Amino acid sequence: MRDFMAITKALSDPNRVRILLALRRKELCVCQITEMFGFAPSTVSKHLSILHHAGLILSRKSERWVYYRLPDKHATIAVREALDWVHKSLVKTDETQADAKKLKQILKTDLAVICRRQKMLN
Amino acid sequence: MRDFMAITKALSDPNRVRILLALRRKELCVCQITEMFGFAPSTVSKHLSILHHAGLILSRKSERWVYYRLPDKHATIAVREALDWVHKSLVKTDETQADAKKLKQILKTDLAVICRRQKMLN
DNA sequence: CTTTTATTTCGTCATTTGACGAAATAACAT
DNA sequence: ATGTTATTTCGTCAAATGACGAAATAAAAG
Repeated sequence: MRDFMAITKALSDPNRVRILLALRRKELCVCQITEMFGFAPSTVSKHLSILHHAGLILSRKSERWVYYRLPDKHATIAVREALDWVHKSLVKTDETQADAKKLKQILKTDLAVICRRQKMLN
Repeated sequence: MRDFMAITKALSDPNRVRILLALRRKELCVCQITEMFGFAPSTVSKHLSILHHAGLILSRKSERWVYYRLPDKHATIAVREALDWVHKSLVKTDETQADAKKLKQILKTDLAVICRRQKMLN
């Protein structure tokens, strides 16, 4: 029950759901997600930690960045079914399409450039 | 997205999830659920209205009582998958078993008696 | 070794949530 | 018609949530 509620609570915020959908194609680092949503990095980091704590995403560190991705076969059944459910319910929606489009633009830009740009805004 | 978030928000409270599990065998009226959880009737009613608004339960009125039940085939795919997921993830847990046991006791008692008993507590 | 950089943690604040009791509602029983 | 009864709605309150910026952390770059 504990684990299950961690998942439902994680899914109860629309921005976290959008993050999950954004990760379905490719792993992303924090600054890419930050760029995508326009939130403060600390806000995005918190969302990611909630998703991670629920087992809905995995992380790895490489060079200067922390990358988050969807889990593979090793995930719990509950987690896998949750992710399938999210995916199936929302892939076709306009909002998801729009996010995918925006993400495509972001992926064209070099990571270092994105991070530098964000630094500028402070 | 709207509809989907209504579902995930409904599922983000453990007591609402417990209500869904309690309904899997048999429809229940508000006072039976109230008896089961020990909450104020108004609290239970609010939970039920959130579940209902998300499409996760249906209601019907008969005699003096309002009965809530799980939806049939007519429900959205998202709703059906959500309910399957909840069921599959939690049926076997101790907490669900304990709730089922308590519910069994409540179902032995006549509805009118349960309601009268609750009236006494005020 | 020091500086820079990406991310996380912490404290704060406004908003939402979940609980309650009191009052309103709507339908049945008398 | 009137009173009773089960449920819902409303207002209130404490606790949880989601946003932010500032400060801490940890690792790469210089």
